[in-house]
Amino acid sequence: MKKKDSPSQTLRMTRQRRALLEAIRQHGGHPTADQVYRRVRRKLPRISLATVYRNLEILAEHGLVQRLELGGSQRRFDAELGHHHHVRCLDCGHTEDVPVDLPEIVIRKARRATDYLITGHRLEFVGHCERCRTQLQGRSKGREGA
Amino acid sequence: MKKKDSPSQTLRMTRQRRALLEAIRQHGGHPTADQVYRRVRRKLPRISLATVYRNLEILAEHGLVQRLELGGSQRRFDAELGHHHHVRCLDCGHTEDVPVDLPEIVIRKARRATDYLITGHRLEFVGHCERCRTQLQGRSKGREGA
DNA sequence: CTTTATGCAAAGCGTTTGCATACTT
DNA sequence: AAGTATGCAAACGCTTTGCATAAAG
Repeated sequence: MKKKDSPSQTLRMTRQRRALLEAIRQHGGHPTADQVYRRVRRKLPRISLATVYRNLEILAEHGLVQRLELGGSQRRFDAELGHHHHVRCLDCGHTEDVPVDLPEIVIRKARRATDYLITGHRLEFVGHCERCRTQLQGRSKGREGA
Repeated sequence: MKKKDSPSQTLRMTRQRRALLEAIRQHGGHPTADQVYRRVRRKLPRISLATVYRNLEILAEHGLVQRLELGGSQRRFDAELGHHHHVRCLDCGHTEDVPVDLPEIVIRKARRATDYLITGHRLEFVGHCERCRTQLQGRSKGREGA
């Protein structure tokens, strides 16, 4: 279900990879591949979406970006490398960091409760962002800026 | 990003819906739409996959099954209605319940930390299941029974 | 009899892949 | 020069939709 190949030794620093890294850092949030694509096209208008997908994957394998597994239908990436958790808006899909940690005791309890070898966890809050609560009271759907 | 329509008042109990409910209950775990499809076909061989998707959605809206938002590329469902958390195997994708709760204090902390209106959360542990750890030591990939 | 659900096939969406060419090292 | 990475277009896997027919209330 997941790639296990080790990162190939040397990562060629191509123009597109540099630009991708810059784009994802500039974005600052949790962009989807498509959002990264749109942003990187400002610098490299001829870059292909396939290159974006391939390289986000590769940059993640090399630990230069983080691949997030959040709810919703699109994969997201993050320039921030540390382990952290998120809130996602059920209306517009916008996602932000939440500075909370899962207490060690919960992790210990989980380990005790299953025969899985637990290697990580993901905590995601869901709800409604400020913008959707006020601006779009109840009705209609929001959009998300790149 | 998500449907907000309220469940229509009356749910027609068609043969296929009854069978779907039975199939998902028999499965007992966290089947994907396709797994439900394969199982329900034992009883109704002519049922269409579209019907499965449509009705899992509808049954979820009516609160008869739970739609899970776990990692991985496929949506999963659950006959178990209560709020609970999961472990997922990174090798074979198999998912089980984990009887732990997120302490209230973490939720309160999250509420304080963001301006989202938090309405729920999802905690997913990841790791390696017993079967993949022993049987398939390191190499190769597992499969998942329906 | 009216309304909603079904099956089928086609479309949709995000992501991946094959291949000839261009670029890095 | 040797070996990758790129762009393009086509394929993919999962999910959704349009439509004529069938079934439920």
